[in-house]
Amino acid sequence: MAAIVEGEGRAAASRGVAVLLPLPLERPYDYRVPDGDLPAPGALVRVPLGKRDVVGVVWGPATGEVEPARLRDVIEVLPLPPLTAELRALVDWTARYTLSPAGAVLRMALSVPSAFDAPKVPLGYRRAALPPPAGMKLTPARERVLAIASSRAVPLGELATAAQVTPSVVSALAKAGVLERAPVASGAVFAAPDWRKGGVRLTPDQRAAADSLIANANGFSVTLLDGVTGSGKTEVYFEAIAAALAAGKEAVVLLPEIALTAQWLARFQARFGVAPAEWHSDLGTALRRETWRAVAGGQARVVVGARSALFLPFPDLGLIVVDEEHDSSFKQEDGVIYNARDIAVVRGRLAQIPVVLASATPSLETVINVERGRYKRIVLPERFAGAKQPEVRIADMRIEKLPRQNFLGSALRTALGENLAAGEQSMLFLNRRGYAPLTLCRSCGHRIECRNCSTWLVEHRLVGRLLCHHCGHSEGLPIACPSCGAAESFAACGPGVERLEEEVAALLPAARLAVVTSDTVGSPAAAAEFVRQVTEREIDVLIGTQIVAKGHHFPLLTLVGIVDADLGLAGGDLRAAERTFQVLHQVAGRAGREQRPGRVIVQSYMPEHPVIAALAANDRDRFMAEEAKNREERGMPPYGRLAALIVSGPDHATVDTMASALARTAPRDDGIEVWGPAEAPLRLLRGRHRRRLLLTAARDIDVPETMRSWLARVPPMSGVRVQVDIDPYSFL
DNA sequence: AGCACGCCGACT
DNA sequence: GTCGGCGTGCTC
Repeated sequence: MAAIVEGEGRAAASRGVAVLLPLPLERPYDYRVPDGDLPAPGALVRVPLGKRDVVGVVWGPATGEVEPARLRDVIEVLPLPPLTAELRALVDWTARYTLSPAGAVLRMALSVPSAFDAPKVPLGYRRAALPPPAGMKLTPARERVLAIASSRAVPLGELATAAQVTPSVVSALAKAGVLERAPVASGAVFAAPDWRKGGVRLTPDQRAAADSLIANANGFSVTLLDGVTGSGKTEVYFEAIAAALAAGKEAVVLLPEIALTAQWLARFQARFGVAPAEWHSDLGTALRRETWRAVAGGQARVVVGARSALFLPFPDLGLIVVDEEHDSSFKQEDGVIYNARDIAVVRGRLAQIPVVLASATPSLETVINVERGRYKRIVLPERFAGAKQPEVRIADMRIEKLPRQNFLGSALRTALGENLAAGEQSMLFLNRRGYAPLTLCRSCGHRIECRNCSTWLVEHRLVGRLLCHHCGHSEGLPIACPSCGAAESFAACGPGVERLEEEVAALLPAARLAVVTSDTVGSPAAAAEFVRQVTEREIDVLIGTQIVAKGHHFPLLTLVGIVDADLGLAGGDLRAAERTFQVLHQVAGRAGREQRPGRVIVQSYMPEHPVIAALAANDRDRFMAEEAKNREERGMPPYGRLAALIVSGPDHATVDTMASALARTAPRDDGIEVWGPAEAPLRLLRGRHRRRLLLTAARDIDVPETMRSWLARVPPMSGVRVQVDIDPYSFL
């Protein structure tokens, strides 16, 4: 590099680098490097942008697109490991595939704006070395503080709260010299997992499965780890993680819902002796920064996290696991719209490492990839510890003739009573938050709508408010109908989990109930507390939404009631049947693990529907085969490709104009069809009117490229946003 | 993403 | 007469 001593003009051009900034910019910007070696691609550099500084990543040599005279200088190269070529390629690939600006994708890899600020060391309080002065009064409040304060500094607020005193008590003690200020010690420790430790004994099946995973350790491969709930998938892929660690590499595990993974973490700890690093949205800035740096520095050897963990800067990633790979929460629906399961496979290919997709109910995409020979499959047939598959019974609700306000049929009522009498736990699944999905005025039929969205507000009695489940808007319950003025005229229609709780309470007054939804167990702490209550038999009946379906193992839970199995089947969603089957199967799997037999009662008004029939017959494969045939006939994924355009804006006329312009310029090539524009099912969302267009294409068509050239033909309009969703999951 | 520029309503 | 709302556009 020292050889770059050339003529004036050329030297200026060659003394630059292209820097990708974590901003929604399509391309990197050129910067000048005044002296020293040119930073290598991947290096993290601080550069000026406008009147501020930004940390970006060297993406390559200067492009020369901007005249050298306009270039500004790189301020510094940060003393951090560079992003690997593999991760940079992943950023470029994702940007191209999702039609997002490369900088927006880079932002996911850098992940926190302040990651590079000098970590400010907050001051806290700790016990001073000196003993308390003789004359000092030791009030009870002061004693509580001193009992808690140790040689480790703790933030003021934390100390005061823990001692149940006001901050002034703490400062007074500091003034007296009993406490002293000191930097708060970081809580985060990224201890190396001990892959030699070993955890539970694997069954012969599990051992064989683990061995085949380990046999794939070198090079790129995708393996579907296919096994029913309780078959020990987690323990099996732990062995693949151990193999990656043994080879000196890192591993990342993507899980759908980080909120409820206390049990997963415990299992990891049992196998590896330490907790893994966690990566999810509510980490907090400081921990986030530390975790990011620990990953970049290679200290965090195993990271478990939500989909965004996929973009972490591992120096030498050796394994990617996507657990519950079928879960639709891997699909990010805003910002950069991507499916973490699919991008995981791409990262695996770019890094030349194995990818493990685990599920009891694999997605059709994955199953077809196995059939096409692109993915391997390892099947784990048995439930471990001798537990049996639960017995599934369908309750035909058409012959029940339930009273209007009731939602539990006779079979379920009887079973709940029996279970309570036997001292066993039951779970009711109803995928509807709140009290009732619809609240309407008895005298005029008025329904209360969200002011920002074309949705009905849902009554939540626990908080005493009406909530919009799409934009978060909430308002108080009106006393009189805003339309006709009738007083106390609102009637709840249909069941929500809160209303179901009332029905169970009336049926079993002695039972201890818990409503489990994102409203009640939103935080990891609340989730952990809930798990503790169930485990310690403080709860007899749990009533929950989807959230109870996720990887929970409650030994005393022997009855699962699916209150409305038909709920997810309405509407024209491409994956409605598949998704309903997956969630119901998962919920059913909660019943009776270990030695106790489990029962599942599925309430349905259409027992002959393929989803319900497959559930009753426990015949996943036949259902998937039918679903595959169905999709193939319609040219739908995975047999064809889809992309959606969502046109939105505050003014519906402008939105319509743009949507029509897009329709007029739609591609007309062979193998491509464009549908729409149509009003989106969510016609209005957060104050924006929405129209959708859908493109279907044959499998050999480069859909991102098709979309790019399509959009290039339509000039942007002010006040209108056009979002591209490649491989859409949601059709709202 | 910031941050500035720029063009229309309620205030000292 | 100014302060300030956030729409639009740029940052190498």
